[in-house]
Amino acid sequence: MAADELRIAQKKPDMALGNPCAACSIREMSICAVLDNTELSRLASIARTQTVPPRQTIIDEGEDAKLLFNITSGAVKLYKLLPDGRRQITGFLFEGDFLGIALNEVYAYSAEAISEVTLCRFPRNRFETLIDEFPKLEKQLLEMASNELVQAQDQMLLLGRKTAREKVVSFLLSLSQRARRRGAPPSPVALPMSRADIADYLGLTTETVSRTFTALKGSGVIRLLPGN
Amino acid sequence: MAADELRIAQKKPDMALGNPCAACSIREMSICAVLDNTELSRLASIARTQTVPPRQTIIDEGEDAKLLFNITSGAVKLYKLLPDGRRQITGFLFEGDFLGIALNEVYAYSAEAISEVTLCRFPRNRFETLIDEFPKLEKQLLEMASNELVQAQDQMLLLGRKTAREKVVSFLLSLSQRARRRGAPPSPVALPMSRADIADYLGLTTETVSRTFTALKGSGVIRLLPGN
DNA sequence: TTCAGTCTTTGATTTGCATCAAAGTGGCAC
DNA sequence: GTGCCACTTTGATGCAAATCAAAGACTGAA
Repeated sequence: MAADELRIAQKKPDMALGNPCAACSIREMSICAVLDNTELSRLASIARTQTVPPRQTIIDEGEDAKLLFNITSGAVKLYKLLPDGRRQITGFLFEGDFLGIALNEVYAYSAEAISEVTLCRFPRNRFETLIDEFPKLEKQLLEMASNELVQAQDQMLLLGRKTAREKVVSFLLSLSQRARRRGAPPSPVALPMSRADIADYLGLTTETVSRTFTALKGSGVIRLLPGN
Repeated sequence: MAADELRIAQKKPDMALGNPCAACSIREMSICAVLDNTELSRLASIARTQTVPPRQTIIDEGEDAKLLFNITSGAVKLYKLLPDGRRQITGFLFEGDFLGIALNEVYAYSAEAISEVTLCRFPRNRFETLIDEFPKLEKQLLEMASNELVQAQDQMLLLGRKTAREKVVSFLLSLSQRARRRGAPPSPVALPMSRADIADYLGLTTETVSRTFTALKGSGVIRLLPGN
């Protein structure tokens, strides 16, 4: 049961013996890539792993930003809501992605697990102490923030100026490129998120996303594998 | 003549004597706010001031990112283009804003002066040397990048999920808040950019922006002062 | 296997904004 | 002042995507 996993995972200390981070499967594609083994063990000492079942909220917009996360597996959606319920998904996170770069005192968006997610959790204040100790960690954060900003600008271009078809194609291509960067095959692309999630990410409705997929399939641009 | 000003400004060294930055009018609202006088004079030694006439391009998307800028007066628009000419303005910069946070080797967007702009220009490589020397400069950059990321997410929500009327109102409110943060009165709001610029920022057309202004005026929500 | 609930697809219709078109409006060079 | 040019506003029409509606398709529980 998901709730049990969560409880157990939280109790288990990472620092049991040696350095669990050293063997971490996402080490090289995450923020940890810039740290050597000694530094990594310092990071490990403030980290706790956690397993989150699908649909569970990880952070809530507006809450005190006390925790930062590294996604070690699974898929996460980040979103903002308008008071009347309209939703904009601002990004999807996958293994190796860092959750919590853009925050001041308070989370600027909510995050929810799409699939079952495992993550590495850091108290923000202790993480910031480490930042001060390891300047290259800060450099890496700045570089990651830069990259996210560039991505965000691309997404603005998409949301403001692209047609439904262009939006869907851009989305599929960007998923493909990210998969490649994670060392996964660029095709076929996995779509762990629902049509509604894709719609809220692209500024469309579920129906338009579905129709666009159908049209792309019809014109032979894509093929949908069973399960998507 | 604008071109003359530009030439003269570039020739004039900032470091003539003393420290020009110390008396800079935007010092406290710019990235320089975190530096003391000694550090500031180091920054001044790599800076050159420059005046840019309206409509002149400051940076071009895709070019080598060799320079960073601090806007000391005037208004700048940042934008991305699609191959067919569709344009998305990703942001407006005013005095005190920093231009060039989100860059890797290459500019991710173009920047153009809206009004006459004065700015402080830094070679990127020498600026990065200073970053290494002054960790608080890097911390400040990270914080600025965080803030920009939060703004970018708000803009995604606007572009993806708000109506034309909501977009225009949000835009005016955000200009007002930024003016306040710069120490200017929050109302009336100055609109140095054209209707077309506003449209390309909000994902609308010029006509829709104009109609929306007219409607807001009609319902008494705003008043247009001469010159806007 | 069946049923309920959820997600996706397809269809019919509406609509907000874009597009096309033309008439103001204002700044500035002369 | 006068005329030009670029920008803005207003009007008429069109259309891409939203909305409304309902029929599949899939999933997991009993």
